[in-house]
Amino acid sequence: MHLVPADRADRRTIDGHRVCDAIAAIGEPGHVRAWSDRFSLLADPKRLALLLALHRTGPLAVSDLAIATGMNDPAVSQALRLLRAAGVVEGEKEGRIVRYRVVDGDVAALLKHCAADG
Amino acid sequence: MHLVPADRADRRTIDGHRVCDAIAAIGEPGHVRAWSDRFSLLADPKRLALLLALHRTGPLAVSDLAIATGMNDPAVSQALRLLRAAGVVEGEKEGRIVRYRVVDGDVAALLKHCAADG
DNA sequence: TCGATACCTGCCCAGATACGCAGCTATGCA
DNA sequence: TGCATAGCTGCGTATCTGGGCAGGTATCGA
Repeated sequence: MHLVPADRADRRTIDGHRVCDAIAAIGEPGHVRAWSDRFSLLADPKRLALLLALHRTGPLAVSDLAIATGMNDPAVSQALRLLRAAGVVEGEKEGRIVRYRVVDGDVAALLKHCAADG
Repeated sequence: MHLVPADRADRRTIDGHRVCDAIAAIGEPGHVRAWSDRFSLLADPKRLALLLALHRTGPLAVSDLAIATGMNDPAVSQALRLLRAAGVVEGEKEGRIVRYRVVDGDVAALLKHCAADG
């Protein structure tokens, strides 16, 4: 099990075999990146508040979200655009009203986890 | 149930009662902030890689972490300082070697969750 | 005692990001 | 047709943060 890439194979290790275990534990860079990106979306208090409201209350309109969170409309809209681009939420148009809801299962699980101890 | 704060009670709502539900769903601002801060720590690919390695492999030395992740020593040290200040990891000194491990239960649960589908 | 190693810290810079404002489009109602 | 509302977008700014470099401290081996 020599998982250490060639460009750093000459560096001295403390626990050689544990380094290989660690590399295996980290897994694919793309996978790690996907999760860190997901966590980034939850790392902002305003966005997290929006997602908690959507997750626990269900479909909500933009201006209602603005009132509930104390944000102004453009801020809510911009946050939802980010979340929509990431595939976390989806909006359903009904006349001039758009109601958003959480559609990403992984994020929903994280939100449930974070609401469990509240 | 009039949970809407006075400073925005005059704004028009789409679904009035749902706004109150949403405010209740969001919960205390401090609680939301605590979780967004926690997610921030996992939002960086390098830090997440370090935490995954520590969580799944166990105690690891700084230079071994540097080799496993491809980071240089100061970068690893600085990331660990951040995580240590947040109470996520702890280091145990053994001679001139310091081995770190994850000590925060909430973060460990998130890491397990994120390793489950990998 | 001398050198090498393991780790930490302080600085500066480039890149990313959230916020606020002004303005735009589209829908519904009178 | 005129007007108010719901939502979206672009721009400029202030702020934060990760990354690299140089240098410092402590421990181990010769």
